Amino acid sequence: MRRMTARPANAHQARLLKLLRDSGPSSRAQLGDRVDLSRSKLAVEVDRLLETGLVVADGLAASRGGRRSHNVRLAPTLRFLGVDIGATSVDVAVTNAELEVLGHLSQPMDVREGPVAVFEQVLSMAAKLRASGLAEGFDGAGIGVPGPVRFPEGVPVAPPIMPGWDGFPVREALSQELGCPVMVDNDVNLMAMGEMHAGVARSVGDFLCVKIGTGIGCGIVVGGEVYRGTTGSAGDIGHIQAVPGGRPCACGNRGCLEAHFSGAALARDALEAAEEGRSAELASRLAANGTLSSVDVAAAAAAGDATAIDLIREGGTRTGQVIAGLVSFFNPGLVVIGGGVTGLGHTLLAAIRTQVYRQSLPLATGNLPIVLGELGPNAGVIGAARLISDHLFSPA
Amino acid sequence: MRRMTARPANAHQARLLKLLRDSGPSSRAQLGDRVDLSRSKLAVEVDRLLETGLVVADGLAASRGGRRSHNVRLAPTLRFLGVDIGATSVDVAVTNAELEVLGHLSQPMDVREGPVAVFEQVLSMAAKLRASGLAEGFDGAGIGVPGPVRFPEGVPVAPPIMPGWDGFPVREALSQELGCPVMVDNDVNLMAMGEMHAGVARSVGDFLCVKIGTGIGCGIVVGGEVYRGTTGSAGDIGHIQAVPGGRPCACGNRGCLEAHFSGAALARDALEAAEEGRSAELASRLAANGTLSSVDVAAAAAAGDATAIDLIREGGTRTGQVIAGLVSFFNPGLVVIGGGVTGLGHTLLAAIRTQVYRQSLPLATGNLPIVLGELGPNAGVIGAARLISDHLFSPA
DNA sequence: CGACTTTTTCCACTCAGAGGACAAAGGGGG
DNA sequence: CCCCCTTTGTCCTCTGAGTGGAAAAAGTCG
Repeated sequence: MRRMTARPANAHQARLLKLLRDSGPSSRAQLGDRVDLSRSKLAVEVDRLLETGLVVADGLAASRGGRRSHNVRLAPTLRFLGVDIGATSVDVAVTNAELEVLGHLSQPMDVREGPVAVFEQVLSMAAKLRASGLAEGFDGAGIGVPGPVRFPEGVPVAPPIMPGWDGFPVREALSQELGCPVMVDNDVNLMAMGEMHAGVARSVGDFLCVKIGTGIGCGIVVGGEVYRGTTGSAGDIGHIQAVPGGRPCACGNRGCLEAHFSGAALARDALEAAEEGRSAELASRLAANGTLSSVDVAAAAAAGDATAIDLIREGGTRTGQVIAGLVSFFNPGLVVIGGGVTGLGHTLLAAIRTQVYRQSLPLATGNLPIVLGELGPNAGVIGAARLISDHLFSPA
Repeated sequence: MRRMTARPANAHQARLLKLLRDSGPSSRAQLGDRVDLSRSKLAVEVDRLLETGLVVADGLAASRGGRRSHNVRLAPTLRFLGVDIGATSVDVAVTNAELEVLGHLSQPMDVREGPVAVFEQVLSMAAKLRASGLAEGFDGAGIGVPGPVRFPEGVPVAPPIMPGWDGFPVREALSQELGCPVMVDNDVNLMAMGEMHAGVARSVGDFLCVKIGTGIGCGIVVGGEVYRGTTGSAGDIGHIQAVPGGRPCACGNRGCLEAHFSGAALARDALEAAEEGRSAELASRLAANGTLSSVDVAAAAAAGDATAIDLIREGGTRTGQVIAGLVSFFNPGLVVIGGGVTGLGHTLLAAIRTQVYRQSLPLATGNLPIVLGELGPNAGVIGAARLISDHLFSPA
């Protein structure tokens, strides 16, 4: 099947496509209420979009007291692929044009196996989703990778945790394989876009999205747009110094936030506590699984284990210290906490909040919500779909 | 004399005015090279600007090998007032429409005397400048204040070092007194705008501008635009924790950067060193003046005083620690250091650089210049003039 | 002085878009 | 069930922004 070939011809059409994406099927009248165009002009542009096939008629709308209007919607056959490559897992999802997740596959995988192995996996997952009848093909794909990306070219640069990826032409290679346009970004930025599109950050212009997974990163949104920095490494807060003279970090410095709190650090601390006999709960979980992860710490904490709770609290405090600095600097309207450790839940959140509200000035914290992301593992893939749809729904 | 009443009628005219402001007198042909408009359209818009009086003819341009062209320039009678209110001084300058400083007055003054006293002083300085023949009146004024500002309304909010200013309607009051449009912003943001307009940050899209004066603040520029944050307090880095459990700060916390290094902290440290007999140089300066300031420390350091140099180095290291975090987070293309302590010069700069290059990751620091501002005390007033000219040279 | 450039003006033509008139379609009261 | 009102959709004309070509104006250079 031929996939989406058309692109909006002008800014008006782009605007309309994004409206239909974000608000779902709408009547021309509803569209007219939002786009400040004359009815005639609007009709012309909608007709043109219908001609391209990007938009199709969708029955009658409910009456608003007068003549009933005919709805239009984005082509129901459009499919986007959202790919979220984490340090230890790969998530792949299919969405429709409204970015609703139709199917989602997740697979543990070490990103250090290199781009070739990872993309083989991604392609087979995509094929499985297609085979299950969710999609006949993909009109575009967004890819998130756990490291800095030179955004215009879609190429990872100097990624610390993924050697072998440096300079790999992700965008081009996948575009070739999938036969559709592809955009690549940092996974944290995509999480931020996901939460902005469909999560807690709807309607917030400037916010931070802190993702605590294997490492720690921060998505920065300024005026509704992701800010990526001069070399694409903005938001790389894992190596900000949290504890002067603290633990040695893989980066060569001491006291980096990531060395003191992250999925990896937490697992290590839990292991140590279990082995030293400081926590019966963790020790029994270690005996059962042969290994410990942040999930075990979460479970132990939920079961009331004091050591586990302390580990989370201390980590939250460290994280809160760093976030407090960022809040003073950036003065966001919202801070979202997400990533693998959201399972640690409110213990973590409380520790972070306490520290931020204590350390930052009232003017910056006065009306500052600090909340958990609400999309969980979907945030990344929704953000990825959003990334490519933003691209495709822009004038060529 | 009637002042500038006209405003550009559309985006094209605004664009042209800004080009003339930034590039000086130009021929229509030169303008055409930069604005992607047809010759006819360009001629029409220039003619309209000439009619409004915002732009005037300015003789013949040098020939480029054919018919000589007639230059146009911004009206030479246009005058902007740039006001930079610091914690301990007030600077007022007049500029022409190209934002060249025609006259500059500086006066020590404690901002804590309150808005009424300060503006009395500002108005008398403005009157003096006018009386000296530099201006017949002002077409607009930009005001910088040392604290957070609710930008759209031009009102200081919760300023820590200037009690009595909270909520004072600076914009409205001064607009009334001066009889011209007024815009108000944080002094640090204006310094950043100044360096962007005429200083080291020309042609850099994303950069940080750290101002170390009585306090410490940071201007944030994203894509050529100042970022002010949700409540106008972005860049307030003076109260980021630099030394866990360090010195008590006026804000109620401990270890704030400002408590360890700033004009005020440096003066206090110098005084202590002098009184404890750790520095003969500083002691003699104290005896001579009865007081010490950062200027004395700079002089002592220049004279080779080890204690003074140590004070500067230590302060630079603290500042560098905080900046290193900001660099990791923001990934700027440039860091500008400015403010009263630039007199400390390269000793300070070297300490900051060392710390930042050591602590931030190579991808962020790889091509990151860290430099002193080049406009000195003019940065603030030029930025202020730029602020109001940006406003006036935008469609109404 | 004549050939070639560059700058500026003039003019006809295109096209996006606004906005009014009118037709179509539905709701609700008498 | 009819009539009036409201909302929606279509058609048509008018305006004004903007383009691009032609030609005039004003130089340079050999």
